[in-house]
Amino acid sequence: MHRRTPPPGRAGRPRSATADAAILAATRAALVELGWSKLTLGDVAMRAGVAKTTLYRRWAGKNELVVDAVAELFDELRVPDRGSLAADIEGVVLQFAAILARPEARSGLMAVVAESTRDEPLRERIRASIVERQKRLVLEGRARAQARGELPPESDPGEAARTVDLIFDVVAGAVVHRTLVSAEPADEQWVRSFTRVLATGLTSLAAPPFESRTRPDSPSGA
Amino acid sequence: MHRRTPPPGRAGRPRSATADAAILAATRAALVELGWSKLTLGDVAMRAGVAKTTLYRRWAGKNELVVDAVAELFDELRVPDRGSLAADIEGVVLQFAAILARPEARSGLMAVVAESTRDEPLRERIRASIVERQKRLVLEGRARAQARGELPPESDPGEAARTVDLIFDVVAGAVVHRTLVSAEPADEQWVRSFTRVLATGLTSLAAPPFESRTRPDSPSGA
DNA sequence: GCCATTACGCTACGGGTCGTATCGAAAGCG
DNA sequence: CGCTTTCGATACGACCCGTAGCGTAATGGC
Repeated sequence: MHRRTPPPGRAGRPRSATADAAILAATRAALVELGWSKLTLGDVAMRAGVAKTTLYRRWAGKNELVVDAVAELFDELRVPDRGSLAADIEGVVLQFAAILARPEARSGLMAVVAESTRDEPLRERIRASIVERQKRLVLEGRARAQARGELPPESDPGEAARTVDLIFDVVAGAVVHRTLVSAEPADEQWVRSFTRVLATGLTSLAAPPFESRTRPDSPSGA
Repeated sequence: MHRRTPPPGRAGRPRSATADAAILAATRAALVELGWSKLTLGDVAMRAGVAKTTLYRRWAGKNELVVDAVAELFDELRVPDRGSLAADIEGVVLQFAAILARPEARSGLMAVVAESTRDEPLRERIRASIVERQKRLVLEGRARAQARGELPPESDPGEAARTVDLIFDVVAGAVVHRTLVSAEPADEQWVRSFTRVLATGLTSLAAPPFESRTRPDSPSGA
C-alpha cells in the first residue's frame, strides 16, 4: 500500500498502524479545507500529530500520499442486485456519484490523475488501488446480466475484455465529467437518463447478431 | 481572454500582442517538458523572453495562464459532415482524441480541472473558453441529425437541453477517461465501438415513433 | 534482562519558488 | 512634446521542500 515499505520480516520497532490511519485521515481533512495545491506535507503531519520525517519515511511524496488517502474512499463500492442490468448500473453509478460529491475526492482524484500523465509509476499505483477495484464492479454486473439473459455469454474473450473496458470508460468518464467539469450533480434524474442510453445501446447491439439492427428489410438475417 | 485586462480605451503604451503569443507558446512548451507540477512562472517567462513581472500583469497565476494556453488547442475542433449521425460523432471524437493525445493537453487540462473544484472563477473560465466551445459541436451535430431525420425535432426545449448536456458529458468524459485514466489510445477501433453504442442508444430511445429499426419482430403499434 | 535494530519526534538547514515592490527606460496617444 | 501605461530588471521576505542529524522509544533475538 505504501511506496516505501520496510522489509517485513526484520527486527526492530514496528511502524505504528495508528499513525497510518491518522495520516490518511489528516490528508483527507486537509484536502477538504485546503484543496490539492495548497496542501502541504508539513500541515498534514501537524494535523496527524506526527513528525514530518515520519511522513517521508512512508510515502515518497504528496502524490503517493493522496492516492492512498483517496483510494480508501472507494472501498465502500458494491454492486447491488436490483434485478436488471439497467437498475444495477443505476445503483453503481449513484454510489460512484456520491463518492465524487465529497470534496476530498473531487480535489484529490483529478489532481493525481493529472500528475500521473508524467509519472508512470504513479499511474500504475492509481490503476492498482483505484481503477482496478472499480472495473471489477463492471465485470460483476456483466456476469449478472449474462445470468439473467440480458447479455449473451461471452463468445470471444478478447472482444469481451474490450467491451468491459469500453463500458468502464463510458460510465466512469461520464460521471466524472458531469460532476467535475460540468459541475452539476449526478442526481437520480441524470443517472436514469444516462443509464437508459447506455443500457439501450448495449442490449440493442449485443442482442441481435449485428446486421439486423440498421436495416429492417435486410434479406440475409431471417 | 486574460484575467487582468487593462481598461481598453485608455491611452499609454499598449500591451505587446507578440508577448502574449510567446507566453502562451512557452507555457505549452513548458507543459510538454516539465508537466504541470514542475512548471514555474519564472521558467515560462524566461522561455518567452519576457520579464516575470510582465506575466503577473496579465494573468493572475499559473491556473489562469494554463487555461488560456490549453484553450487554444481546442480552436481547431470542427464538425465534419460525413452523412450520418454515427459518422459525425466518430469524426468529432477522433479530433478530440487527437488533441488529448498531445502531452501539453494531457498535462494541463486535468490539472486545471482539479484546481477548479476549489476555485469557482477558474471553473467559469474553463467553462467559457473550453467547454462551451465543445458543447457547440454537440448542438451542431444534433441539428444535422435532425435535418437528416435521424433524430426527431426538439419537442420540449428543456428536455432537449438536458439531452445535449448528457451527450456532451458522455462523449467528452469517455474520451478523457480512456486517454488519461486508462491511458490507452482512443484509436479508430475504440472510437467505432464507442460511437456504435452511443448512437444506438440515442436513436433507439428517440426514434420509437419513427421506424421500427431495433426489433424486426416488434409489434409495431402498441 | 541485555543488545542490536528499527521507528519516532524534534530541530535545523540549503535550495527553490512565490508574488510584490521599485525604478528607469521605452512606446504609444493627443 | 508631455502624459500615460507597459516593459525589463533586480531585489526582497515569506513559504515550502526534502534531508540530515541526534537523542529517545519500542520491538525481537539471544
